[in-house]
Amino acid sequence: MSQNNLLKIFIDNRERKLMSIFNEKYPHIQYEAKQLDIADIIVSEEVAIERKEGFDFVASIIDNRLFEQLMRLKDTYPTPILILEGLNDNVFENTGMKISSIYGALSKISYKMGIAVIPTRNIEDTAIVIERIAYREQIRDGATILSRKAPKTMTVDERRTYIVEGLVDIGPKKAQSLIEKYKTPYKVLKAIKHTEITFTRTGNPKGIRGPLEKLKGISWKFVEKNKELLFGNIEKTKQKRLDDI
Amino acid sequence: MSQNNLLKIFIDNRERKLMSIFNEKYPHIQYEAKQLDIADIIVSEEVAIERKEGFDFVASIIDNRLFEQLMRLKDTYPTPILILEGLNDNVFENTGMKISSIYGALSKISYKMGIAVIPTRNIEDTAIVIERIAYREQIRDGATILSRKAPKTMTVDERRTYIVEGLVDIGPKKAQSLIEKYKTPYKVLKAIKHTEITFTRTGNPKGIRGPLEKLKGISWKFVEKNKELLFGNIEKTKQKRLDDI
DNA sequence: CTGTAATCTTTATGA
DNA sequence: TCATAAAGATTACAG
Repeated sequence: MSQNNLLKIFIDNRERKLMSIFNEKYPHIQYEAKQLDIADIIVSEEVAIERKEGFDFVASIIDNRLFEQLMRLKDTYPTPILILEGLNDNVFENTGMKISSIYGALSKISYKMGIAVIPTRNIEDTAIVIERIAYREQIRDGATILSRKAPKTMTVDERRTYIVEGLVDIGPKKAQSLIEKYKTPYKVLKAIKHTEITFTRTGNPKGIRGPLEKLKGISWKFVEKNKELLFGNIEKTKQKRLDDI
Repeated sequence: MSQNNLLKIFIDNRERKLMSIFNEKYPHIQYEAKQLDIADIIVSEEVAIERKEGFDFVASIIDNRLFEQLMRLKDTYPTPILILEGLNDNVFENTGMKISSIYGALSKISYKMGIAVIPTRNIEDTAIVIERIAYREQIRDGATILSRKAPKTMTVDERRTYIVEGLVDIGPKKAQSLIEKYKTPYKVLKAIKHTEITFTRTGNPKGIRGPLEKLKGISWKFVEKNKELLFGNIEKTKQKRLDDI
């Protein structure tokens, strides 16, 4: 399953059960138990994990421990993670807290505070998650770019469309209409290259002139973004983010 | 519990059950059902939700639907959310997928892709979560700044690599080395165009001559397949399958 | 997503 | 130099 490469992590003293699972099933994980103040598990300089079992999750919302803890976690590590364990059917009943309040808190944590929430069914699953994260961070690290692999059984036209789909602001629809019109990806790129943006007298972009002029759903914004992307001729920036273009 | 202020959301046509729950229990939610291509529920310009029931979650990992969908969600909305529903004890069994793969996927989505994951026990809980999010977005803190950490969009280089990955016989590795050398997708295509296949005296393909000559991992097979694909100049066939090339 | 099988590239070797 | 084999990478596919 896993490489024989060792993974090194820190675990808080109290996480005994977790340690015994690692001992038993994950010999390639070399953990160091110590008193951790802000997290339960530390995977790297960047990534730290807080683990909360279902009932304790609710309890810690009630006595306000949770948000404090998570706030500190977030302040200390760039990538804070909350593993929420054992979300079974009755864990929220008789907690003295309204379900809607619990989910309100959970929503806030997840999408407002920007803490990555990972649900697991039980502590064994939690161990798996920790192992996977450690593996990702420590071994596979920065490697894999997002790989989108196409089924090999595509027809040529399908695959041509697929290539064109890589462009900015384009989905299957526009991609297909471009391939239908220009047949090959190369010609599509040439068409984009030879399309110019027109401006108003005050210097604001107005429209486009050239090959793509008459195509539905293609306008100056598309041309601008993709010329930069494909030919890099509008700007000089190196690692600029697409949003800023 | 709820305000008398109305909440307005869009729901995809197929989410019938959700609608009936809203009808029944949340009269203050005014939903509009329509065909949504990218999300299941749209809460605001910024916030869109994909809902996945446990088993379908796994199924969509297997057939690669999930990552495509989430990628698009993330590209379209600044705050993409995945509601993971019904994570009960047996939902991962007999799916034909290893548990570690499932949690690997979940981890990637949550902490690498930066998509907010919110687990719920069932569809009723899901309705609660949606209500809470809509309430937060539309009433509680309306248009406030999201304290959420910057959604990590692709850098230009990543996206360029991504375009090039559409080629045949190419994965992240070769794609990246091509972009590193040629900077832009267009130049990569030009380099392919200007690379010729050389033959031995006996007529067997031997290697390549031209721009790509010195690149590791690129040889005549790659050039042959992609010239056909990109420029359509080797053959005349129309709907040929790539396998036969 | 993960692990394995299939495919492709490169290096080595001998004719 | 060419052809073939083995070794090493990378990509495709199944679960």
